[in-house]
Amino acid sequence: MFRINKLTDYAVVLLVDMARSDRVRAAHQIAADTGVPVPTVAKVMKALVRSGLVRSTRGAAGGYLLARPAERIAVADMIQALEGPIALTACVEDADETCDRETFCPMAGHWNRVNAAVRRALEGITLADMAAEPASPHWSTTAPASRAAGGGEAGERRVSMASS
Amino acid sequence: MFRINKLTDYAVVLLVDMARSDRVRAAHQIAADTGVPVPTVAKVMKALVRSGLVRSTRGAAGGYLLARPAERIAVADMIQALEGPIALTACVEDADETCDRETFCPMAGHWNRVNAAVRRALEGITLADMAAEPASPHWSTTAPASRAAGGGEAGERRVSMASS
DNA sequence: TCCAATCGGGACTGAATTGGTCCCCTATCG
DNA sequence: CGATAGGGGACCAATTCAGTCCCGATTGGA
Repeated sequence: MFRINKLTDYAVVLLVDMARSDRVRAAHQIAADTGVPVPTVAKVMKALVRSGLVRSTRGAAGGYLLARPAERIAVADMIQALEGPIALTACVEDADETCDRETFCPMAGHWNRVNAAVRRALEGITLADMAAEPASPHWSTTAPASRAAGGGEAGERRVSMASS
Repeated sequence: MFRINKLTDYAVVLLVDMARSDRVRAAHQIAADTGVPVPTVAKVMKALVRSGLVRSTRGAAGGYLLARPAERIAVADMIQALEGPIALTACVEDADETCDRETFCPMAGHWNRVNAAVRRALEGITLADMAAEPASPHWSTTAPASRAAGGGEAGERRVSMASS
């Protein structure tokens, strides 16, 4: 289903929460605010700190804070923080080892174009956008309406694989 | 790492191969041409047929053929054929049940914007683009050897992703 | 000077998903 | 009527993911 990890999902939730209240808060506080289990918050925060999106203060009265204003944190940054470089396939440019089967890459660098397109799309949306209070209580905006609209378009929550 | 399934990767390989030689070919022939194991080709093809990207002919002398010209098959179509609707999170529009924890969706429909952006990016690239002979790939175009027999296999196209 | 509060880095385990194979049925051609 | 080819799952092994926990390092305050 082409989805991000649940941990990444958590990361976004946490970041949104941090963007809304920019105070230094400890992991357990953020956990209490968001409903995400404390150990999970800690785990996600480690990744966010490592990737430079969040600043941490250690010791008593320590906690976490956004490293940059929310406008300068893109969705791409969040995903990359948790899942590494954005690449739909393992076949990316810096693959020093050629694919084991030559016949596999007759499309060679074509995936890179796809990766770039996706990355660009994800760089165009920021944490500030995600943290913005939704205009309507429920979702009503966004009418994608490009293609696929006819009937499909809908995954159930917890959508599983196509077949089952 | 935000990647597609391996089966989807195979699907693209298979489709590219079909786009380049538009003859009706049996699964085992396509398998021989691409190096993908026969049962896997069969499995992928089933999904492609079900989603309407590929036409199949049964019976003796049967086989597969693209249902549309490659220019009208988008990368988004291929991904959706194998993985269902494109949505980065399970939290999509038609989720009739609110997320189990209210605090989880303070961003409400913001993910939809992201999903739409990604989908649009993937709709902008077609199978024809992927099938185009690469101008300057990294790996000098290797001759289409029919399956590296050796049995080595060891499928290690894995590249980054180990970072986290 | 200690102690308590917090973060940092992994290790570890159970569960879920994926990948790949196989079996049997149906359809078509010669 | 037999051989060839796809259709639809069922099935198991392997990989990956999610979540928890432990211990060391750091800091502020009593």
